[in-house]
Formats: sequence, C-alpha cells, structure tokens
Amino acid sequence: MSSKTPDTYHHGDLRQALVLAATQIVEEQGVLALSLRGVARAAGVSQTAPYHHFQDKEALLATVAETGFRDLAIDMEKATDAAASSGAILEALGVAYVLFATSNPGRFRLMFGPQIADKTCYGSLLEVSAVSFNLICEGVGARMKEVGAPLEDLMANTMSAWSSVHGLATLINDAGFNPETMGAKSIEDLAHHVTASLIDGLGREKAVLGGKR
Amino acid sequence: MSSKTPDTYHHGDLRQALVLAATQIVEEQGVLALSLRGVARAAGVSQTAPYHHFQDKEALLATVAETGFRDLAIDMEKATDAAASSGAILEALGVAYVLFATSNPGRFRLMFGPQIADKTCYGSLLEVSAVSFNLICEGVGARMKEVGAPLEDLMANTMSAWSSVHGLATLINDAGFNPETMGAKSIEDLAHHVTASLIDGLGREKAVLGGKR
DNA sequence: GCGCATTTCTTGACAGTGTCAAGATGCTGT
DNA sequence: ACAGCATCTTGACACTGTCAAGAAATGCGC
Repeated sequence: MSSKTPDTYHHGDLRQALVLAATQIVEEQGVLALSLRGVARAAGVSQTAPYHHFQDKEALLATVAETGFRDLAIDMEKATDAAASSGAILEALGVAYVLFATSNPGRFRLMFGPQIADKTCYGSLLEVSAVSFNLICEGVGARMKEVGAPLEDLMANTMSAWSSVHGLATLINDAGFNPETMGAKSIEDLAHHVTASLIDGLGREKAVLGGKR
Repeated sequence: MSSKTPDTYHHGDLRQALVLAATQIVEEQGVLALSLRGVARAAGVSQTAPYHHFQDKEALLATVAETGFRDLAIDMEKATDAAASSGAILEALGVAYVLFATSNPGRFRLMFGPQIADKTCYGSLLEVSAVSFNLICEGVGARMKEVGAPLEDLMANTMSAWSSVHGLATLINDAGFNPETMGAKSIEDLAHHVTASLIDGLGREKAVLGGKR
C-alpha cells in the first residue's frame, strides 16, 4: 500500500476516519440516523474501537459540530471580502450564514440542536463557535456607528441580526419552506431580502426580489 | 374510584394519558430522553399498549407537537387583543411567539426539530401549524399597507418577520443565551427589542431596553 | 537488538430501545 | 348469551450505547 498502511491492525488515523464517516452520515441521513456502531462499521472497525478516540457518542458529535463551526466561519470571512459598505458587509455575512446552513443542514442542526446536551463541556467547540458570533457582532457594530446608534445596544442588536439569519436558516431547513413559495427565486435571494428588511426596516427595504432579474 | 374506573383492564382514556405523559417528559427531560416504553410505564400500561392508539413513536410525538401549535396560536391570538397599531400587533405577536418558545422549550424543539421526519404525513399537524403562520402573515400585511410597501413582497416579508422571532427563540433555547449577557433585563425585553429592530431597521429602533426600566 | 509498558483494537456481555406476533381480557350490539 | 371487536398483555427480535477483559501492534529504555 502507500507509506501509511491502512489495513493494518492499527488503523493509522482512525480518529479522523470516524469524524469523516460521522459527518457523512449526519449530512446524508441526519443526526438521528447516526449510531456509533454504524460509524464504526463505516470505518471498518469494531463497535468499541471509537471509545479509544472519543469518550462517548456525544464527544464524536461535538467534534463534527466543531468542524461545522470552523467551515461556517471560513465561509463568512470569505463573504466579506468583496463587501465595501457596512450594510453590504452585514448582508454578505447573513447570506453566507444562510447558505452554509442550507447547504449543510445535517451539521447545522447538530451545531445548534439538543444532541449535544451541554456544549460547555467541549471547550474547543465554544471557541470555534465564538468566531462566527464575533464576525456578526463586529459587522453590527460598524453599521451602528454609521447610523449613529448608541453602542450600549450592540449586544441586543447583534442578537437581532443573528436571529434573523438563524431563524431563516432553520425555517428553511426544518419547517419545509422552499424559497419559491415565498416569492423568491432562490435561497440566496430570500436571504438578501431578509437581511435587507432587517437593516432598513420591514417594508422599507430596497427592492431585492422582483427588481433585478 | 370516580365514575370512570381508572384501574380496569381497559384504561378509559389511554390515548389522552399517553399524550399528557409524553408532553411532560418532553418538557422536563427533552425529546431525546423520551422512550415509548417510558411513556407507557408512566401511564401504567405495558410496552405495546400505545400501539393501539398511535401507529408508532413518531405519531405520538406528532400529536404532542400538534398541541404545541395549538397552544402557540392561542397565546398569539390573546397577545394581539390589547394592540392597536399595526406595529404594536406585530410586536405583540413576536413577543408572544418568543415567550411561548422559551416557556415550552421541549415542545418547541419538537415542533420544529427533525424528530418528526416528514411533517406532511400528519395532516392535522399541518393545519394547526398554519394558524400561527397566518397570524404573522396578516400582521405583516397590515403593516405593509400602512408603510405603502408593494404587496407582492408579502410572503418574503412574512419570512423576515417570522425568521426574526423564530431565530431569537431557538438561539435562546439552544445556543445557551440568557438575555442578561445580551444587555436586556428579560426575555420579553429582548424580544421587544428584536421585533422593534425588524420593524424600524437595525440601529434605528426606538429605545426599548435602556429607556423604560 | 530485546523486553516491557502503553496504545489500539477485539470479542463478549448487559440493559435498554422500537416494534412485531400471538394470545388474553373486557365491552357492545344483537 | 354469545360473537365480534377493541384493548391490553406477554414474549420475542434486532438494534443501540457502553462496560470489562483480553489480544495485537507500537514505541521506549537498555
């Protein structure tokens, strides 16, 4: 075989293989369909092998969620590259958030769902999840400075912004909405509209849906 | 015992008893901790008795979720009673939504989570869930008329409004936020702020948090 | 190189789960 | 009174997460 023999008694990098297999199952069949034994089977090892790399099933799920937060933050950071104004940055962040969630529904549900009962048990999870939160917080802060809003409301306004995109994402994923029935051409269009509503006020947003194309 | 003998071989109203027991478990220990056998035990019957009233575990959960949507709609309808302006109605609806979600986190998670894989299998669930949706939709429509927004955006704006409150609710329930760290006195205050942000635009909302108590 | 401790992985087991099949029990209409 | 039906039971199956004990491979001190 290659330099690292993958079919030895020792696996080589079982930990990584388990995370990958788990991620695939979570994404293709949902968290509920994931069993630790199934992951072990997919990786070609015995039922109890995972216990040498993760304390229990939840710890494996936490690691999968962690990769999700990492990827989310990457997407969001990339999205702000092309944005100039503070409003454009906020919109780009929001759209990226929604697109990640709807492109990775299984992981997104895991990241925010109750499968991981107490997320404070997993330090690295908390750290990584704070990155995307801070991106939104900074974006909101910049916007507020531009509008002249009192900065003491920063946290509450961050909550407003995050709620909008997080709500849209989970509604699309879990309440079975497709953008067409909501009068939008695509998820991206709808996400643009929702962020625009938030920034300018409901019913006062500049045309996003019907207007261009 | 009373007129209906509860300790007969036939239970009397096992169906109702199962729904109540399941609701209690969902609310006190979460959906994940609920087992059909546990529900049966709580109702004092054998493991397979529930199968004479529900096709499977999911059907029981769907019934619990249905009661949740019913209660949510009741709360929302009550909330609009005192509201006069279209903006006040929207705010009252949003606050009621968030308060229901955070007061009944277990059921709320069930209502929107993946435990019920395909909600279209349960007709009455869909019907009841449409009620609260329509309340939001009407509120948004009235507001848009007042602002003079084009009605073709009604659905998309409904999505904006719903996303805000739904996102806030799920973030509080599942991402471990307490309103204090967000600079708000209570969940209700934070919900007010978020809806105000949505209606007037981020950073342009009238003071809700610091202003009055 | 050799021996040994440590890591990694295995088999076997246990209690708990959702659900099916078959049988027992009480109710209801004739 | 009795037949048929709805309701509830016991028993079983395959599956799950996880523990205990042992086997195989690795790496370290000499």
